[in-house]
Amino acid sequence: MLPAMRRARIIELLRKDGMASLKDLTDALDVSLSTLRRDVDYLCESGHLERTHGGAVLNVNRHGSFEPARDIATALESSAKRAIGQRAANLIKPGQTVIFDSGTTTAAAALCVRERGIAFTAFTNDLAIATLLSASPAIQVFVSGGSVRPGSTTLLGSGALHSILRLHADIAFIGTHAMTATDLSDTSIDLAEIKRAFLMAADLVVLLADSSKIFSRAFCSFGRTSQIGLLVTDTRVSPEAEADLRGRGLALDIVPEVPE
Amino acid sequence: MLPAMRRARIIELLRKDGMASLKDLTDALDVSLSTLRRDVDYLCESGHLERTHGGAVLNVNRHGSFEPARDIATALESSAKRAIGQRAANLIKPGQTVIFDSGTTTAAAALCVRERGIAFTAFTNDLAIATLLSASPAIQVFVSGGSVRPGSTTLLGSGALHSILRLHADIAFIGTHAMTATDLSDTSIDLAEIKRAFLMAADLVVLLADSSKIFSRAFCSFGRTSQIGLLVTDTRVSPEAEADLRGRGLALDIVPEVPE
DNA sequence: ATCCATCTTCCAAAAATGATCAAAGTCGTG
DNA sequence: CACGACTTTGATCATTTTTGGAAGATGGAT
Repeated sequence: MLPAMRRARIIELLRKDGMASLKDLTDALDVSLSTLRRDVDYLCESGHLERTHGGAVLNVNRHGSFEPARDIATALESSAKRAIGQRAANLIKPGQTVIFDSGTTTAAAALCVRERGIAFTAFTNDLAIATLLSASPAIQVFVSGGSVRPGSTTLLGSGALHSILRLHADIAFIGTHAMTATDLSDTSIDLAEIKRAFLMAADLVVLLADSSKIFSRAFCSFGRTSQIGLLVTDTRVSPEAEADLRGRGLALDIVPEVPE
Repeated sequence: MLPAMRRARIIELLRKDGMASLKDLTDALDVSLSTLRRDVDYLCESGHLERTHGGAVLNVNRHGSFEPARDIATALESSAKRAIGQRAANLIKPGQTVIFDSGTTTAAAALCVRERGIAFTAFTNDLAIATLLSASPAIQVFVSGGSVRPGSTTLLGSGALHSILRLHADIAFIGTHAMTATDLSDTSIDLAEIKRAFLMAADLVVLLADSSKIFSRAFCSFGRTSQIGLLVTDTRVSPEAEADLRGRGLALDIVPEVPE
């Protein structure tokens, strides 16, 4: 296994609970303790996580750091996200108004929609999504104002919130850091505030969440699964989780990972 | 098999998981390790991917997600714009609030300020400027809302205008499409509306205009040269134009083009 | 204080790398 | 078609990087 891949997996494993012991990680990754220790040190140096005695915790403050380590960011742009994005993109009909929440999965969706070439109106609080959507002349892009979250491309704050509150859209694509059977949660209050507003602003709320997000919790709750019209996720979601969510009446769309 | 074809296949294989080891690639492509290594080096040079020990990861920027740096990169090819930007950047003092109008010259200024590393607050209606400024943790970036002008990274419309009207800044860096001895003008009514608001919102208005803009006219007037506190331009401005502008009491800062 | 898990430091084996070189292939020219 | 100039390929080898383990130091519990 590639060192870069291993480090990406470490981050992914940490996202699950926010922390993990080195023992857990060696079991999961099947490498020696020394190697793992070095990886964790490296990720710590680069600011992705912090050490504790016996383990590591994810650094929540840096959702994206100053110069996000390219290799890791790329690894997480997995085929799962692309597949989810593709499915989401196909939900949009010409002429509709669509909200794109900030995030990498929603950005994947935006990229896929742009490639479909259909004409519609987009609203987003993510500079990266706005930029990539604006490259298509068929798409009218609106951007929430607000302050840029340091190290990321997300717009937050009262400026953003006010522009959203006046909004009404056909579809909202929402990303999340974590979800349980009942709750959606993310890492900061400001983020949660915006997402909460998005949930209210659209007829159909589509949650885009790869399976690593499912059945974990983050600091700040921003909504309930009952507010979700459709959850698009990948095939690695556990059967129990799937049954549980379906049992609660949630519509699931589980997309296979297409290697493009 | 053609080298070009082989390289295309490499990219394709990388898309699957975002990364792959050289071993995987030789197995899949049936070429020697040396050749593959050279291919990967080549693709790395050309920016399609990045190397890690034992393998390669796909460069997500090339994947088309977004790169607002492109316009700015071309802007900086002009040594005049770079010099103007540098001079503008030096006007900012730590802690000030600064408006960056949309445009490539103002973007050059933003890039120079970021490299100075000082802490200040920025407001802009340009997605590219917002993105590049937000990469610095010292800079607090506010973005006007609004709709994206098709084919550019400029935010326009009532959303943008309203957020600007509530604003007050120490300095505003304004770009222009054209200027005469008395008038500033640009190509669209929407653009002019925004610039007009910027002119009112700052204590000191600094016009950044390379010499090609001086003494020409565009469709829509947005202000008068008397509203300008300082004009930063390059040495190719004609002596008559310079004398005329100085005669009207306009402060000029003519910067030599520093070749890099 | 004592014990045990964890951490650091070091070392040798294994893997990957960059450089070099001969063989094979490609191209343009007469 | 034959020739030389040039590029591409595959193999080898010394060097660097990474890995896994061992020995000793450190830190946190009881």
